[in-house]
Amino acid sequence: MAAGKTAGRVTRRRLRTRANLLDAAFSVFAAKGFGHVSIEEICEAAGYTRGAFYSNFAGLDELFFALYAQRAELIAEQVSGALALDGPDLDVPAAVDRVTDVLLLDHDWLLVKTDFLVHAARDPEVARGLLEHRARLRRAIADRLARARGHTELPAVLGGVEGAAHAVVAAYDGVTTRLLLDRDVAGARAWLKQLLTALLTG
Amino acid sequence: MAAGKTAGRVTRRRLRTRANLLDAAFSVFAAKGFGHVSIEEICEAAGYTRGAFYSNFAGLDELFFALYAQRAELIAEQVSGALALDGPDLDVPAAVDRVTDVLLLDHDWLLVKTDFLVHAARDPEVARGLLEHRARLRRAIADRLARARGHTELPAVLGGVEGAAHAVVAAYDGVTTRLLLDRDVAGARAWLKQLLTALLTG
DNA sequence: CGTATCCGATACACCGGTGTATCGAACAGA
DNA sequence: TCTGTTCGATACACCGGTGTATCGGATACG
Repeated sequence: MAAGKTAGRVTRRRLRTRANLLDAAFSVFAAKGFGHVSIEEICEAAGYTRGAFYSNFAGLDELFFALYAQRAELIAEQVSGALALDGPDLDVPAAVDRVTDVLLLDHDWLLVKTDFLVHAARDPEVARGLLEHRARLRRAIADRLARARGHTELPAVLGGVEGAAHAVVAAYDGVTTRLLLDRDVAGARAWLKQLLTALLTG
Repeated sequence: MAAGKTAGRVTRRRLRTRANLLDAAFSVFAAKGFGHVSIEEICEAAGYTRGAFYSNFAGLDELFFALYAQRAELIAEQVSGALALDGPDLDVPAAVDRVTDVLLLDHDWLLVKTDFLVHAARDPEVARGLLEHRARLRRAIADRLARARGHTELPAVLGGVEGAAHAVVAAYDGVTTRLLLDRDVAGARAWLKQLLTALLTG
């Protein structure tokens, strides 16, 4: 049993090993890609044996899911933080700067994220979860835009704040693909900034 | 030896098996994803044994690459065709219609394509090839836009036809991601059309 | 400190896929 | 039809990873 949370002792060591396994898994997944990674590899990278692994996770899928959830939550918080910084009126270029800095920082994260996307695309259950997560992000953007309405004009073609938020996410997805291939972080960031400001200040 | 082309007899049967293997591989890859697929699975799906496989391909990677090249070439031709249909002046909505119909037709293809992207993102050699392919597509779009300049105005914010072509590709990538998750082909197509026409007719 | 509990290392049995070597059957060409 | 070549099926040896059961050392808590 791995998920057997019988509410026993809280145990400190366990948390460390779990965290270590997750960290190691991140590196290994980023380097080789989910599907080309064995449990043993992760354990070796983390400095444990399979015994530790099976004591913490039911299998590769569960670990991968946990890993994604952890990191995605982190990113979401950072984005929310970056969006919250302004006052009631929105300084679009500045906000775009901050958000793109958060979103396009780590190439490894893009790799893992895309791996997870591919995984989700084949499992409706996982897809649902991912869609919800994306909806939350989109809503955060839409809310921020709505809060700034009146101060800043939005191009009408996109169809309101909801449409604009959709477009922002799509732009992010698009630039992710490009960045995965050419690894030109600076270029991607500049381009995304330009596109987003163009989109939002029409 | 698999790639041993000693320019021997042309052999007809071989071509059939090779094609059958590729077709079967497409289905299997789409269903399970590269990295969760064994050579045996593909052979079984195609109705052959591993002997046939190793006689035609050196390994999974080579087959996957060949498969991608085959299908990507097909798509590229279709897109070029769709772009060529208009006369010298460009009917943007109609062209967008035709292109999106080609690009967002097959969900399985999106899956395989994204698998390949993830693969390329970890192998600079493969990435180079994929970037070239995308550059060719982008250039086709840019040329088409340039050919229509004067008849149709482009928004200046994107930075000329090159910038506009970049934006079109990014929009396609973005909508691909979304479509992978929600599988709403009609919605995705409509949304892409709207976005593209908005982008290109500013 | 003592001890009950938890955690993770070790050992074991097992399986599925890999790649190669061989050989009979299918095929193209005369 | 006959023949030399090619293709792909079969058989074999092998390996790496999996999952489980067990046990000794670590850890929290009184």
